[in-house]
Amino acid sequence: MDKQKQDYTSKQARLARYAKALGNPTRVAIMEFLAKQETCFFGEIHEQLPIAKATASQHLAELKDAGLIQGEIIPPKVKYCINKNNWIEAKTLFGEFFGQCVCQNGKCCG
Amino acid sequence: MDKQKQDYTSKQARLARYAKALGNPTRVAIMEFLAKQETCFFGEIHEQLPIAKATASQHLAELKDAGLIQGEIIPPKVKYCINKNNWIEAKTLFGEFFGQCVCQNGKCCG
DNA sequence: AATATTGTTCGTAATATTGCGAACAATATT
DNA sequence: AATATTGTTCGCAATATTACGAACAATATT
Repeated sequence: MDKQKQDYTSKQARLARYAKALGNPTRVAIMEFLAKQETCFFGEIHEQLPIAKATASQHLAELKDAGLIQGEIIPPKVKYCINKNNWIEAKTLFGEFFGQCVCQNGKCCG
Repeated sequence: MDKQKQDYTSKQARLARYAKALGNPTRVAIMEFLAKQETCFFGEIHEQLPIAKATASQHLAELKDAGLIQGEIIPPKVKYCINKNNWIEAKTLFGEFFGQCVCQNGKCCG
């Protein structure tokens, strides 16, 4: 018989995209730092991190690509902040994801 | 051992570890499939996926390494299921993470 | 014993990630 | 104009990820 090989849903793809962006402790630390403030500049973020500024800049670019943050140039500085809409989308996607396990009804395997 | 600078908290490291495991649509699909049932065998999982069985096996190994699932050999099959305790830990970590943004009080940047 | 079934592991290749220092661009200050 | 400040981009290296088919191991069935 033909195997029914499904594609991935849009939600699965978006969840994976956000998860991938959060799949590094430096980026988690950046997100938590940003989440605590209304805004902050690159320099303040870099100060918290044990990595070179080039690397910090790369991580910020990845978070931005994933849509979790946004940056604004305020010469000669760059202000970063959480992307509110996507933060809420990610929160919702992860909430739905973690809400769906039968194991939470005590019906886990075994 | 490769000694990393311990500038990140244990929670950040664990969140990143779980996020990394979920940072791929195939693995998200596997988790959602497993979450819906009490148990299931490798073959049933593989049937849902558009990838070779060797690749599916690798993804399952990664989810197992991350602690999100567990496997049990029931010859000649292998039964996989959600790791309940770690699922709950991950759910809690992501819940705390997404609960901490000031942007949710309308105090977002810009 | 021979064969079929079920998954894992091996070997390999292509691409992505992570990291650094150096060079660079843009603006501000002297 | 020259210099300082702020971050990004470039160039490079090391490692990790993703994928596949083939080979393999373990058990079940003939």
